[in-house]
Amino acid sequence: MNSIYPENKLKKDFYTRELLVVAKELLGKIFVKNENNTPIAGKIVEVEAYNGSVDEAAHTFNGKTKRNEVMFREGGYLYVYFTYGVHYCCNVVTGKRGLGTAVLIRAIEPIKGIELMIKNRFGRDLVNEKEKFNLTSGPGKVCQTMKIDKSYYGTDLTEDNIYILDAPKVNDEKIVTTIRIGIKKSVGLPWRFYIKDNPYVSKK
DNA sequence: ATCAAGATTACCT
DNA sequence: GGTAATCTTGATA
Repeated sequence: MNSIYPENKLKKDFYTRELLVVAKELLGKIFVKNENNTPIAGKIVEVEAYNGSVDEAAHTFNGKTKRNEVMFREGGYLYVYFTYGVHYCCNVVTGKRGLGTAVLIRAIEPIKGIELMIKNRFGRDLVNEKEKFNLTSGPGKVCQTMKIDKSYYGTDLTEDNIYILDAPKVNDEKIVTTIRIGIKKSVGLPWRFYIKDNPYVSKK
């Protein structure tokens, strides 16, 4: 078997629930990509929620376009976008069809396939211990280490290429809630969630 | 056809 | 703390 622990894969009904419920519950879960028989996996430690019906920062706020089409599907798909001419970022689509809600995966803690992650991101070995925490501490970095680009747009997370494994729910007292990073609209919404004290979180 | 903005990162002072 | 890099998309004409 090429994939790891596929029997624990999250199913459709996990993703089709309400955005903020899914966002918080994604913390602690294991994000997995299988490629060329080499699984890459990391624990999700930081996320942000986006909701096009009330949130001006969401890519779906102004209605459906070719770019955001997958975000309007029902939960359980991967929404990948390209930004600043440089980086890809990936999101987990949530909720019912037509809502335009998704969770941005902002940081993971490497668990499996770490050698390949280092190669994908730096093209060389780590130069020091500190650099390890720069591997996946940001949404662009996550996509670079996992080699996720536009070709994964719309990936069905209930299939075998990219999926998320179940794991124990992170205790509420270990979840920090803040406003989101890097946006200029709807800045006050407290929709960023991360695992307290985890060294892979992008910013305090 | 043109144009401005962007859910970021790395590198500089 | 400031900013360059770099290009796709969506809006406007």
